[in-house]
Formats: sequence, C-alpha cells, structure tokens
Amino acid sequence: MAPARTESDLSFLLDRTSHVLRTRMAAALAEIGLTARMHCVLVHALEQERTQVQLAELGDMDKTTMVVTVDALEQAGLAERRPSSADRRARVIVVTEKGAEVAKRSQRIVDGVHREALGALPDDEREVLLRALNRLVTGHLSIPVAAPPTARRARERAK
Amino acid sequence: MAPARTESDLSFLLDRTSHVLRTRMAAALAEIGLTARMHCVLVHALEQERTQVQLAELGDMDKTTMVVTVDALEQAGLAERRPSSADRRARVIVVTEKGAEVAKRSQRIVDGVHREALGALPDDEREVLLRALNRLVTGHLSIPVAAPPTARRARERAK
DNA sequence: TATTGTTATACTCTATAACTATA
DNA sequence: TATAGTTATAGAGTATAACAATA
Repeated sequence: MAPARTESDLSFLLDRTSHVLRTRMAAALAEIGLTARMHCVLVHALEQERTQVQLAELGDMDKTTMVVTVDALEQAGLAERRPSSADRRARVIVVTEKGAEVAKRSQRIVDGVHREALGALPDDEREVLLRALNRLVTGHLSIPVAAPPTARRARERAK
Repeated sequence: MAPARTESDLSFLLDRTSHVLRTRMAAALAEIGLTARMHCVLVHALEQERTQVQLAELGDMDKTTMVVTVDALEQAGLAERRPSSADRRARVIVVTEKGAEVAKRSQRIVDGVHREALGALPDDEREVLLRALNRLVTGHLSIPVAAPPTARRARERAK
C-alpha cells in the first residue's frame, strides 16, 4: 500500500483506484459472508462442471489457495467436492442450492459496486476508460514481469 | 493476486493493470538497486527538508515501514538521517549527492515505464483514461473502506 | 499527555516442497 | 513420468505494541 506517488502518475492512479475498489468490494461481499475469491469460484463453478485446478486457473490463484477457498465454501454449505467421473484424481466443485442463491446475490453486489464506481463518471469517459483498460490488459500490460524467484529451503523430511 | 474475474469487469481490469505495471516498475527500478518506496522517498526528500513521518505520510506507508526504507537508503549511501534543528525528536532525511544522481535516473525510469504503457493507447484514449482515473481517485474512490481491525495480543513485556 | 523514531514481533498471505493417489 | 489435490510450513510483507527521548 505504498505507491511511488510523485505526482499524478499512472502507477499511483491504478494502485489507488484498484486498492480502494478492492476494499469496497471486500466490505460489500463480507456482508453475506463471502470473499472475492469465494464469489469468483462460485460463479465459475456454476457455469459448468469444473475441477479445482480449472477454477484456480480461471481465478488466477494457486492450487493451494484454491484448497482453502473451497474449504471455506464447503464449511459455509455453499459448495461440495465431488469425485470427477472422468478423472479419479480430480474433484469437481458442485455448488449447492444455497450456494446458487448466494451467488446470485453476490453477483448483484459485485455489479452494484462497479456500477456505483463507474456512475461517478460521465458516460463518454466511462466508455473510454473501460476500452483503454481493456486495451492495456490485452496488450502492453498483459504479461507480468516475473519476480526474482526467492530460493526456498527444503522442508524437513517427514519420517 | 486473485481478482473476482467474472468477465471484463472493472475490478479485474484495475487489479490486473496495476499489478502488471507494478511488476514492470519493480523490475525496472531493481536494475539500479531501488524499490518503488526508495524512489518515492528519495524524490520527496529532495523536494524539501522532510522528517520520516512526513515522508511516510506522502508515500502512504506506516512509520515502521519507513524505518526499513530509510535503512536501505542509508546502507546504499543514497540518504542520511540528520537530527532536525526544529524538533529534537525528529530526524530529517538528507539525500546525498549520489542519492540525487540516482533519483534523477530513477525518475527517468519511472517516466519511461509510464510512457511505454500509455504509448500503447491512442492519444485521445490516453487523455480520457487519465482524466477518468483522476476523477475516481479524487471522487468516489478516494476513501478506502476500513478493514475489520484484527485484534492483536499484547507483546511480551520487556524486562 | 502526545509525538518521533525505534525495536521486536504477531499476523496475514501466498507459494514452495513434499506427499498420496491416480493417469 | 506427470498431474490433482492435500498438508505443512517458509518467507515476504506489514502493522501493532511497547519503549525512549523529547515536546
């Protein structure tokens, strides 16, 4: 949370807007007991039958982060792990009836937060903003630069 | 690093662009041994005589984060702590000659990274993008929602 | 009493490594 | 051999609490 804020630069603008929007989103979703990740998984799992790795890929999370997210969804009774019929290693995430209800509400919440933010802009600016951001995301800013990989000691051998 | 990526939504766009830009900035500044925070402090300390809290405020960091940032700058010989003449509790951050040189280079790097990113956009889109982001930053998205304060155990008493 | 800078450390987050079962 | 899911935990980042010096 500490941008290089020289003046009105792009880094500051993007960091700030994304951070503030994220806090709003988190607070709004927290009211129904969800995190952004839980919402993300619910929505994608509803679209079609998907395994944890597939959902992790879509949400851009690590498979280990996926485990705790699915744990949370299961504990809340919103989703369940089911063995995949195609691959006995894999597990498919099935959204429960309650989960589907919640997903509907959370999607409305997400849309609302976005609408509220974009509502502060004149129509033409809003359109261009989204177009420009999309252009950056698909173009020059599509690939993150790899961070220097921090070495890691091997774990203690289990006996 | 796991946005709620339903489709082409604002959260995803802002998270993604700011994250990728941040990785590029970090990589570019790392080539001259700086972090974004170090650059930020250098620039602000050069503008005028400032204490650590003042610099922390400007860079939106905690004062304890400021300590390690100034430590790094001192170790690199780019800045020095000096007792403030006005307040004997406070320390003023003085940029060394070498630090001033580095700040010039890092500012060019920062500007270059921004120029490169914005260069991918048509002129009119670029202008509107910046205007719209500025409008959000100063308007609807100016204040982050406070995160639920996580309680913290008291520290072990020093003897 | 409040504030500056500091140290120590608790907490969160995320990813790596190793493991099991299966392909 | 490689992959899906899991567990345990390392490591980075950051913020909180307490403290000393000073206001």
